[in-house]
Amino acid sequence: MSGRVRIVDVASLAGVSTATVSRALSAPETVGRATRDRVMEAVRATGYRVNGAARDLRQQRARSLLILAPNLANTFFSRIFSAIQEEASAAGLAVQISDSRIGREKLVSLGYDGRADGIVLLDGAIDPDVVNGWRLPMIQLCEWNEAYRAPRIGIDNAAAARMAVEHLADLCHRSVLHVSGPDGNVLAVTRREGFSDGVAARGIAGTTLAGDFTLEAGACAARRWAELRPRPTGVFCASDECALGFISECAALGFGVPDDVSVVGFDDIDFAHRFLPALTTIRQPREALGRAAAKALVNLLGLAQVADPGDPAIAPTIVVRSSTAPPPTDDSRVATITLD
Amino acid sequence: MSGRVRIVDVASLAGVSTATVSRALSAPETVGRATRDRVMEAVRATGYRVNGAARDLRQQRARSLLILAPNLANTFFSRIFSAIQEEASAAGLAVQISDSRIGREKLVSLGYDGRADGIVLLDGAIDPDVVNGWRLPMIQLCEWNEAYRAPRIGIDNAAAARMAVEHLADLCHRSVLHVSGPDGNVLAVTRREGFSDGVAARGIAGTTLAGDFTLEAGACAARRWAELRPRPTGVFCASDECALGFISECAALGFGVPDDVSVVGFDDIDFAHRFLPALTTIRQPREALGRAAAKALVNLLGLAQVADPGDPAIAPTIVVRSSTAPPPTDDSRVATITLD
DNA sequence: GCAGCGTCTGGAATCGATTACATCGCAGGG
DNA sequence: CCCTGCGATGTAATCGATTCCAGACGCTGC
Repeated sequence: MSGRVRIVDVASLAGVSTATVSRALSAPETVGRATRDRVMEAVRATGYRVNGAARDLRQQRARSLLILAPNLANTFFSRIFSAIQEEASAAGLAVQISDSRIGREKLVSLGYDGRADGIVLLDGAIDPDVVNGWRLPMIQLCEWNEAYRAPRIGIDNAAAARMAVEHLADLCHRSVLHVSGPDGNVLAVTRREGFSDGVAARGIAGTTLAGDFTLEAGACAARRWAELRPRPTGVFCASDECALGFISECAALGFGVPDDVSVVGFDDIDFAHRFLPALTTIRQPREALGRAAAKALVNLLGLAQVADPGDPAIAPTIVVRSSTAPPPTDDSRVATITLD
Repeated sequence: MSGRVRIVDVASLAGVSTATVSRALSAPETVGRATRDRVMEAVRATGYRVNGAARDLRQQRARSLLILAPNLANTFFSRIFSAIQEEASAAGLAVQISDSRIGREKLVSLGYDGRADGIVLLDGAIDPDVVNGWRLPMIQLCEWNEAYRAPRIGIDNAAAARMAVEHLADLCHRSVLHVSGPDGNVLAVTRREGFSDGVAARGIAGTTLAGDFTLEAGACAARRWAELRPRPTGVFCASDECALGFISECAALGFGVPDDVSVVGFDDIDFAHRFLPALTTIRQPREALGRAAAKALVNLLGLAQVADPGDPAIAPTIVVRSSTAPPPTDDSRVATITLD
């Protein structure tokens, strides 16, 4: 006995009206004790579950939030999704996910079909007209776009990049390479700016190669790096994936990390501390980020009792491991240092 | 002009009834040419989008499928989610995700609230009463449970494990270790069985250590392995994560892979081919698996025109890379071989 | 000229809940 | 004793689409 039980079935079994059943379930204190017990018993007996579509239609909300990410296959998002879903679930919300590259028409519909109450945007490259056309509460997470009319949550990417440069400079590297993300990407641009600022501040030489955050981009950058003269002794990759690709290809080319070159990553993905060598990297607290975004969205939806101020805990930190060390001390380098 | 446009607004602007607007949108061929054009123009002018909740209620379906996974933070699922979402999107379905450990009550609701038309189950450890209580089309993917009344899609885990053993045996390893998943898990159990079978078939020595698929489990297993006498020269880990943890800890203990010990993983995650050494592993075609599951579910929902037979392409393969090699030829081993 | 048929369109029921408003009974104050 | 007020409950409107059914219209063929 289940599946197609409606509220009228419960009502007739309990000998009350549907209004009373509805109230007994959603506002128990407004229903008399005896009646409530009778209703609850009928609910149990029939196995009744409210029909979401009917409730959503009547209440004009979907009890659901939508996550839009530029590539669901990217493992970087896993922990963020997990955190968002936990928070959402706690607030009684379901979680819908979609790749943001499903095509303009479908994308527009997603924000319009009334099946999500709010959106977590992990993509800063969607057409702003589409995004601003949605009349839903939104939060930008990690990536962002100035044109979107929505609050942002994320780390200070420029500061994070500067930390990486600082670290390499502190180890006495005088020439560093940045393997960045693609030109159009805000994260890539901001981290590159931070890199440039850091390099300028420390008076060291900085070079940039554009990549796209992937393993292959890192490997490709390693081959380019090997041909540079003089070769930078420190490398800052815009993502851990990229850094691992770089290190892996270095090994194939006969270079050791950190003996021949120091490498700093970005993100602190799960594997970073188990890579060989363990990767020095900028930690993005992904779980905290996801949680903060979900909380902020729940707040915007007016579902939270307590409004908490912006979480100050979302700061990037550098995690120093074994992929960075002082630069190799070959003759030319010693000579250079002596000249200073 | 948008957001709160209803079908009646479009109808009155176009000077037709709501029935006609509805038909013009969902079955254009049943509406006269002139009328259809007028309706479409009104749709454009008003920016009308159908209300999903209303349509779902009337049609008694949600145009949405639910993915249930035991841990959304597990990066293994990323590619699967991505593939499922692609197929679902192509079939006009939204994708909802949930961690399957959200608590029994919430879990029961998920399958009952009418907001999903079908479920992709990636968890074989949910209470069968809950799962079988759902009256929705379901597909079990990767993990499974005999008690669930739902078709399964996944690789042959026992055969896959045997392939790993074969590979090690072919390299002349005579004593191999299996770092398995946790006891209750079907994947762990099946792979362990395959391991045992393989070992027996080749007449070599096999030992098993229970882990839980994680990096740390692999690292822990490495420490245990180092204390074994004699030490197995080949290791088959039940997941790539575990294998990477094992190799990483081996390095910390002063053992080299594959010089001192050969390691085979399972899954072929993205990093496997870039790890140092590149990991020999059993490839699970995750994208194909996700795609097949989504297609099968779409078929069950009766949304597909063509029913395609079970995809035979979903077979595990072994990808041989650099983490496996013949066993080290120390004296004791040479002696043993000589005795054969 | 008319029956018969096919095409297009509109009226109204329907999906299943929530909720504004009305009603009823009873307790307490004037 | 009547009236007010309040708590508990029922009646019916409502959310916004889809779809059954029937009617209008134009043609064809006899």
